[in-house]
Amino acid sequence: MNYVRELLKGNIQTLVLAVLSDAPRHGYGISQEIVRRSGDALSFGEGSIYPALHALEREGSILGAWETHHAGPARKVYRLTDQGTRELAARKKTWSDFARTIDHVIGGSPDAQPI
Amino acid sequence: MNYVRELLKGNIQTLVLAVLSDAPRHGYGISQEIVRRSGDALSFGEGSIYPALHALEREGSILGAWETHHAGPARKVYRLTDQGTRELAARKKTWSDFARTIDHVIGGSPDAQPI
DNA sequence: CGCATATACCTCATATACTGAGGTATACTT
DNA sequence: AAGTATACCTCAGTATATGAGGTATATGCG
Repeated sequence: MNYVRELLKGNIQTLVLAVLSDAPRHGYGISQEIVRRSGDALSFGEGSIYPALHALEREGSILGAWETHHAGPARKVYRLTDQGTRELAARKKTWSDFARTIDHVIGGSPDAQPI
Repeated sequence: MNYVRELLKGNIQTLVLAVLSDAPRHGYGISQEIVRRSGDALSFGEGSIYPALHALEREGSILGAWETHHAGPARKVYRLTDQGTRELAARKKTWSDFARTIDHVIGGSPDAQPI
């Protein structure tokens, strides 16, 4: 039924890295930016975004810093590390190759030989 | 690390339907055809393909028939039903929309407004 | 002041889908 | 007789996202 949910798997971290490659942002803001950029097509809850950020930070792709000099609750602002920049490039390529492959397979293959 | 594994999630059934839209095939053959069409980029084990076929048959998208008049063990040959044809069209559209959205979000957005 | 709302962080039980290993069986080749 | 290829199946384990729950700060409204 809802396969978009499944299609999304493996993409959250890539989307986060892509958003952070433009400017540092905090978790809540990253989540909103993904919704905005996707024209409301994509969105994940905080139960998805925060664990993803923690994993990316643990891997060294992003670095978080608490920011308290502003109105409202404290924010943890993340920015891409050099390693994160490389990771993003690798993930973009992986996605691109993957998407092209799926397109090719479901697009049909006129030379297909039935068994 | 291996996010292709995760990217693949949600796509197995679509790939199966796409392969069957060209010609009826049995499970083992569908699996091989996906490997062939993808140029070895995609493959899943039998633990993935058979449950997927059972789910598609349960949903009425495909119909299986045992075939015993051939050399080797019995095969269950599946063909697309009319419902399966519609299901495939819907899944192709979902995939296409999804892929375009991901491309857009990770491709960057020059008008992005930092918070 | 009290209350709702928006912001902002976090965790964890649950659902789901794929993996990988195991099992059974037929037919052909060496 | 043994090995290989074919062909089906199931199930425990793994990984990931979901959704609900919790905590807390600041602002706007009556």
